[in-house]
Amino acid sequence: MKKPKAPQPKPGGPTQKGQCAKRVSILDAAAEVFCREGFAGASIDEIAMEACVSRQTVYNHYREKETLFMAVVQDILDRANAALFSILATFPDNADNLEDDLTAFAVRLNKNCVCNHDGKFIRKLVQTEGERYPHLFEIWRQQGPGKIGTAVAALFARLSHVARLDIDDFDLAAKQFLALVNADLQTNSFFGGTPTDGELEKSARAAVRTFLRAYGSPAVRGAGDIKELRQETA
Amino acid sequence: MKKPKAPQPKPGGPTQKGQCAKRVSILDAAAEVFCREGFAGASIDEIAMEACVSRQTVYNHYREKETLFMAVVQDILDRANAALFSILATFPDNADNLEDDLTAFAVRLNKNCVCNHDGKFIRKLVQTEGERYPHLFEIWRQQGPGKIGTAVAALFARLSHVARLDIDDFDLAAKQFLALVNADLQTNSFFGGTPTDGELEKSARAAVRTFLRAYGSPAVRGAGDIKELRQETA
DNA sequence: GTAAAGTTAGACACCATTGTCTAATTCGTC
DNA sequence: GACGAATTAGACAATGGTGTCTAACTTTAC
Repeated sequence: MKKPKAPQPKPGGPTQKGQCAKRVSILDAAAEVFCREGFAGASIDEIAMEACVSRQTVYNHYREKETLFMAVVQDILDRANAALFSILATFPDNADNLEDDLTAFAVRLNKNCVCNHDGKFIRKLVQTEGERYPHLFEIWRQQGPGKIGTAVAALFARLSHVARLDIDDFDLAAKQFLALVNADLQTNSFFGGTPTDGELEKSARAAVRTFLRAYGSPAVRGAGDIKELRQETA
Repeated sequence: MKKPKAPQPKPGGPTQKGQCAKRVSILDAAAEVFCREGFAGASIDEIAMEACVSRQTVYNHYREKETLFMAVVQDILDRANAALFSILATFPDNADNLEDDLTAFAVRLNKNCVCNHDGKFIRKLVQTEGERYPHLFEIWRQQGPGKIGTAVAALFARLSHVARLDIDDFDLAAKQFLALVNADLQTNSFFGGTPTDGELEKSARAAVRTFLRAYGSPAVRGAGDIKELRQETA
């Protein structure tokens, strides 16, 4: 007598790559285990157990360990990419309040791309296994979060047309913006736990303020000694 | 007939923890292999081979794999710490040219702490094995590069007394400074290769310029629209 | 030279893992 | 209910790792 641990999938089986429940269950479990244990430390048995699936089923869907690993990477990259573009699409066309808009943008970026499950996973996997599979570096740059820099640079170029930013080098500004946005997280929460919403918001606002002090054109520079300078002027 | 692959050490043996040649040879090799393969993927045989030492000798010096791993971590941390303090000590007391001084500081920091062998190793090891050994997070924060933030904050506090910086929150400014300094490296060279001296210098200068545009007090803010503002004032 | 300590290659037991195979079972469709 | 495809548990050989042990060898100190 066998106990069915999970509802069985529709027939059609492992040959169709699409939306089989077991398939995604395996992918998710594999991501978890690969990320926790590294490629070498992850065992297929552990993955199968965590996916509530037999080892043979894992081998039915993914010929061998390496195939499974690559599928995990591609899956996470696809999701991360989708998240990135959905976030970029929601940036308001006419940014009335640049500080608030950028802050909200930074928070969403961190929450859904950088600090979330997928973001941490893909970064850790690339760092951990990149030396063994240099291919990972390439696809990370071309398909993965490596694209965020370019995307943000394009956003800044668009924004600068409405004359609220004073930027010479958009690529550099984008890199620095992203670096500032992650400044807090790197030293504090990146290695250990997950930052709370409050921490995300707070560190994003601090980053945006500093960014705007450096790059905001005078019209939107609200804070600090610039204001005083202006008052001196009057 | 046995072939001596390496000169034999002075007697006294593995019991004295100090400066035995085999000991450091093992430590170096272990660091390399652990970092390349991860804890699970690293094999003692491989480490022994790379250290030109027999497996038994490895076990003589370090009781088991985990002992060796921890010794590697501690060794790298010690070196990284020494490097950090030596760099901090060389910062000029009366910074005449803040931009140049900070740039040189940032370059040395990256070259000798963050982007060098040890810096990459310790970061990768903590990221890779931190989940298995949460202890690593702690010592990284307390003894390792986690201290850089505090140290730089103290440096800024000292500098601000000579009235060349306009900083509210020294810790935040330090984090942001470090983030800016690494902005380029993270997106470009961190995962793949090692940045050249030219890249280091260039990205450090760009970072310092942005930092000073945000945090420099008016007296040293040389660039951009601030100057224009001042001229408006005159 | 001798003794003591360290080092070495190799054998060894033990264990975990990969990937294959088989026979039994379950599920959805007809 | 019957069929086909997927799934399952378990056995299995092969491989490679850990950590121990031994006997021989090398080096330094005395």
